[in-house]
Amino acid sequence: MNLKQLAEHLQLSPTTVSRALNGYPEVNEATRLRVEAAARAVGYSPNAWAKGLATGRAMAIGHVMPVSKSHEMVNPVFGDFITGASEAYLRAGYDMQLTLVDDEDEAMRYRNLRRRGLVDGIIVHAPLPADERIALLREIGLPFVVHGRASELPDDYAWIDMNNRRAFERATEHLLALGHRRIALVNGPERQDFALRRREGVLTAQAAQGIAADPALLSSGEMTERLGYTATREMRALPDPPTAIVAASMVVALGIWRALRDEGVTLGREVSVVAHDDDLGYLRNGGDVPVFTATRASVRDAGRRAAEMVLQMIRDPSCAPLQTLIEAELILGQSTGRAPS
Amino acid sequence: MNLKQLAEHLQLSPTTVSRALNGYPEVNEATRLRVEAAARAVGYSPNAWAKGLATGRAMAIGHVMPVSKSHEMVNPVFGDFITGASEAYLRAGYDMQLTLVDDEDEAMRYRNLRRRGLVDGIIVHAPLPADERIALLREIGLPFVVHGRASELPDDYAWIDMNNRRAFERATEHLLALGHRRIALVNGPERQDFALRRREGVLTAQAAQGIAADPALLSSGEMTERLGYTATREMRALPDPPTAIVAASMVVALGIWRALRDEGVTLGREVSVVAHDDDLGYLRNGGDVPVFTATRASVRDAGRRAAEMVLQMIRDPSCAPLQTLIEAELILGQSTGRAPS
DNA sequence: TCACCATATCAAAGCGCTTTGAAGAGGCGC
DNA sequence: GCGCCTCTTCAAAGCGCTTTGATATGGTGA
Repeated sequence: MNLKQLAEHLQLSPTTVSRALNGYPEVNEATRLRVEAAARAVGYSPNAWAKGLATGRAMAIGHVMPVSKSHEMVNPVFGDFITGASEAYLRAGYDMQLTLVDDEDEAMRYRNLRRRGLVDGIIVHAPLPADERIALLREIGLPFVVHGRASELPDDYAWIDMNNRRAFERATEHLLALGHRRIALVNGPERQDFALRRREGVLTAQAAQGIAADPALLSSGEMTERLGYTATREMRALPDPPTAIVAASMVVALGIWRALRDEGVTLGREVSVVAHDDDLGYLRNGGDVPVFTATRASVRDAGRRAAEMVLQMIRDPSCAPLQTLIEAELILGQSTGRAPS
Repeated sequence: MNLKQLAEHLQLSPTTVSRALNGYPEVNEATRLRVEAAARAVGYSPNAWAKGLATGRAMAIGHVMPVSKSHEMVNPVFGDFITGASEAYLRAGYDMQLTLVDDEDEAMRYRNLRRRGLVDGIIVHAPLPADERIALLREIGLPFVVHGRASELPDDYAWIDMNNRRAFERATEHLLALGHRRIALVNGPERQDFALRRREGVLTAQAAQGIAADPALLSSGEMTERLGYTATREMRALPDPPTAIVAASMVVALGIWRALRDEGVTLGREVSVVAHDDDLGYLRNGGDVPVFTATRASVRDAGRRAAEMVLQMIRDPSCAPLQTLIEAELILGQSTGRAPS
């Protein structure tokens, strides 16, 4: 059933029916009610393609996720992020369009998204420090919000980001306050911007106490359980092993824990661990006393807010780029304690 | 730049340009090359909305994910699944449309998806044993593939599923062969179909050896790390605790492991564990000798195949419902050993 | 009574593409 | 030179909606 048929059925013109359903003022209230009732009764919804063609609005937001052959891991955080985003879209009547692209043809895909008119806005995931997509998207002229930042670029685009540097600085400060002096970092992939910021945070806190960075205590890679495990094994085999480790994610922390366990070391006594906790649904680090001391920020919440930002920018295209910085909270758990003397 | 402008620029009619770009035979090869070159040069891609309206095809597949308030966890498997699916879509030129819905208005959303014409096919996630969506989608008349099955319904729809029952039966048989007699299951939520099948598999294997099910050894819930932990703590406190545990996922297995560590128990000696491993990117259970003995089946691969199935059904709507059963492999790791005597 | 205005409805154009049916351009045999 | 056929190209209609500008209707004040 299309608009024309519905109009005939109602003995009205398509114009009036369209206006009635879209809430225009120039239609009689009684007529509107009649139209709405009929639409509901016959189960009418407007054809999205026709509507998109006529209005030029897609009523959809694109999420573009780079998945290269070299780091083909799917971000475990992604599921939570889009769940949050979809809450916002649902409320606003927007759809969500997901595109996973190889790095190589990413530029082309963005251009296509625009030219084909499929989306009104874009959320950019996993930015690099000098991410080319930001210039590209600006040139393309589609509203976009970056989840994360590109540190090497001028700060004049819209983004939402957790304060990675500050969070990891605080985590390190906490360990320093407990007397630790050999503090390791098992970081995410350091071509990613967030990982660089985290590393900076750890180093800044140490430098403030006059502690020089030891490259042997800095590890990075895809944030898998295995990374945590192998990095910890290697570091603990050093002549002067770390007494504390900062972990880039809960999954990594689990690997660290496994390595320590293999060694017969107790978490929070011989070795302390602070993890970053994205508050994922399936890996909650909760309870009265969480297992891990952690810097926590909900990625789902970030998704919701990112979506709201992009919707806002679509509503008001002339507004300055929105920027949201989320502070992580530092929650104390069982995995940290005074440095062994 | 639209088709008309491109046609003018080429001194051709829109008809010819359209045909040239869409590979119709009735256009001169020289003309086609000229058109293609021009299209590339000016960066033309057809407007998706106009194309959709004209062809009636959306060139998009919808993934609908139920996210209720009661079990609001995002499936950690989802990310890998859609990564696999998007590989297939990319090749076929399809887009992916993601919808997360509350259980309540799910039916309405499916109907809308159809009426609005946004998608040509649907992938259904997380089916229940008597899932109403299957009848609904059939009535709606949109090609669909279920990831999983609805055991209580007639088996006449398209699905792709891992052989949950057989996998968990094999896992249990393995433990039985090692001499275990007290075998526990930490299962996923048993309103979900896959969880019921898994439980069946465990019970079948035990029954074949004349072992009756002990309700105290059957636990289920959202598949979190915490579930594994608490279930294990409780079971191990029983007068006659289990010597082996089958885990519904790697994340759950990590929780089980944590509980056993707390107890000072060594994995694979006092207590054996077999996990189901979805082969997720961030939780690889690999290496020469994996940590966990596991039933393994790649969920990413399932996503890719599900996508191919739905595309096939769109190509040939009259074909019988495709059904794909994936067998998990049983890989031996360090987490299983002979039952303590 | 008439002009005037606000209100409620409509006809028709247009969004950018595909596709049907028609027509122009050559090549061939007679 | 004519008719016929094949190979290319084209004009125009149509997909289902929104939106502009016009039209009918009834109420008001002069």
